[in-house]
Amino acid sequence: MAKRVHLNLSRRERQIMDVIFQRGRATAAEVMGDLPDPPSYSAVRATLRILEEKGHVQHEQNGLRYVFVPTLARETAKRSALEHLLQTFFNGSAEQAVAALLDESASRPSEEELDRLAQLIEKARKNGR
Amino acid sequence: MAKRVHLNLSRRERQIMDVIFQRGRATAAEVMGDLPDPPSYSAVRATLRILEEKGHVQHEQNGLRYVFVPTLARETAKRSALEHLLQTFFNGSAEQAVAALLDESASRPSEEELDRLAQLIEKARKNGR
DNA sequence: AAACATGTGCTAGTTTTTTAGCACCTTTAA
DNA sequence: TTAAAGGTGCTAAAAAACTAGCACATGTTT
Repeated sequence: MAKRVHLNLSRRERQIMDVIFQRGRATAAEVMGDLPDPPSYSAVRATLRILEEKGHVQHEQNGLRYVFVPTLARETAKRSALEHLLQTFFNGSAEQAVAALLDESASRPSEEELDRLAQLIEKARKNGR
Repeated sequence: MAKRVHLNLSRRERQIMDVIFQRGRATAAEVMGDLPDPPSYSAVRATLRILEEKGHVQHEQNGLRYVFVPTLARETAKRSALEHLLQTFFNGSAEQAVAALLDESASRPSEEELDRLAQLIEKARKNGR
């Protein structure tokens, strides 16, 4: 089972990782902008430094500033988070999760999406066989 | 937008809430048993007390012991968590999330599940119209 | 009814997190 | 070439989280 690294993050660290995953890459200022109850710029940078020490992000230099990028592939983090959610709220059942997604008003899929989803299911059926 | 309460929990608090949501209801001992790197029993109880003060759980008395139950309906918490995951990793797209679910080896749906999923999609199609 | 097992309530100490601020560096513009 | 703007590194202090342990209550067993 993949290690659920995100379970070992402090509150701020987790919030910051969420922002970075969401944006894909972010500067300290961007992170700060997306943070709930944002602390000082300085505090954000300090936490980013800690996250880097712990190996959760890396930075690339872009001119003067640092752009932070997750170390763990987005894909891996995604799976890990999804799996955790499944275990926590859906009793491990993908079906229940999909049902909830279809029902989610904020994200209710369009006609076209539904078409594509139906195709995905067909495909899954073939692969599973 | 629903308040993402879980974003404001400390690491342990969040871990504990996960256990409680997963089990539906749990005693301090059960919580402790499911916790990664479990601390002392006393520490678990103290954190539960804090969670209760903050309004995230309630306890019912079962004989001598307390059984802790989430305050927020499981349903609500579920939606909130799902939505957050969607925003963080799937760019808000339910479709992408479903695709990932179908692909998730740990939870890959069975034939029967796929059938039911196809039905769910049909149903969503009708409702959306 | 005494001893024991199993709980909770509380308090105080330690550790970790979170934060702000200052010193310094680099680029840009005057 | 100097000053200003916009970055980073680092440190120390405040706040929050985490923990252990003791006192007390309630059941349970002998």
